[in-house]
Amino acid sequence: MSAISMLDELKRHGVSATPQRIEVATVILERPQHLSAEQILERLRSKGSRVSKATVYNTLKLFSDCGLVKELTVDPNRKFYDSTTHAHHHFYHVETGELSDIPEDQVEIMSLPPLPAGTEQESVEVLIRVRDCR
Amino acid sequence: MSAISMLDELKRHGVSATPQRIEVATVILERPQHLSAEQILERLRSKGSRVSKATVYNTLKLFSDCGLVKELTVDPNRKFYDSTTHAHHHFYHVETGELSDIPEDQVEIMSLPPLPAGTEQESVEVLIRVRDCR
DNA sequence: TCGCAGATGCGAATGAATCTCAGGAACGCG
DNA sequence: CGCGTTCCTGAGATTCATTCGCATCTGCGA
Repeated sequence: MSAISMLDELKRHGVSATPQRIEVATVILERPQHLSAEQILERLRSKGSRVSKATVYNTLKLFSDCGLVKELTVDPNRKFYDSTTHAHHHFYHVETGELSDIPEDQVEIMSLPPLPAGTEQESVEVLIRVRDCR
Repeated sequence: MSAISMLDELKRHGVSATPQRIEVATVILERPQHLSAEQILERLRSKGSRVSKATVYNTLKLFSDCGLVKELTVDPNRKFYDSTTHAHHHFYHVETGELSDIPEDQVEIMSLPPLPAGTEQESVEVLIRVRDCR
């Protein structure tokens, strides 16, 4: 994704564009992926950017609030930010901590249970934990 | 579950029984439920127990290592410990943070995707996020 | 009774995430 | 072009859950 389309993308979500936001967006939206705030910061730094850690966190929070990225709670130790925002499923490698997407059409859930009274469904997510074969 | 059977339960999992461990086990294994370490500590305190916070954490870690309880990573802010250890599914109320079980027979997953090369499946978990109806 | 292994509990350390706040840049308006 | 308002940034401090380090304690076997 180019810097230009990145700018449109930000606007489309009602986020005013700033250099730092564009930099963060470029890293995370570059391609479908799952990154922690720390990893994003590293990549920015290795690209020569000098954004502060706080700005990275603030920006990611902002992005996830307005639907640009999705927060994932899978690893007990940190959040991941997913550039694929529609509901989809994941493999989680318990040994390496790696996360990968499951192609949408490869999981079919047949029956869903009735929701607790007075609630509506927000999302359904399937997590498949895997480990290396022994 | 009585204190006696609790003791057996600990032994069965290769955990030597100590008063504190029995107290923690009594709270969490009492019935199927999801509690955070903090909630467990509260309950112990309100029962007049004087175990330290560190011991509660250490004990829960020990229990989950040996399969007595299951750690759940659902809420970004804390872990939950589940007294139901076999793989099963959950509702997560995003507003209240409440977790509840989905009866096993009410979700049917039809097709599972091929696992990444060289890996084997450890578990499949479905999480349904719900919120109050508007 | 002695000694040891294992358990306990306190405080300090860790690490992710958030908050504070002051300095700056961008923008609209006259 | 100048001014004030508003919003953004980033360094450090803070919070909060969790874990670690370590000195102390306990119970059991010899």
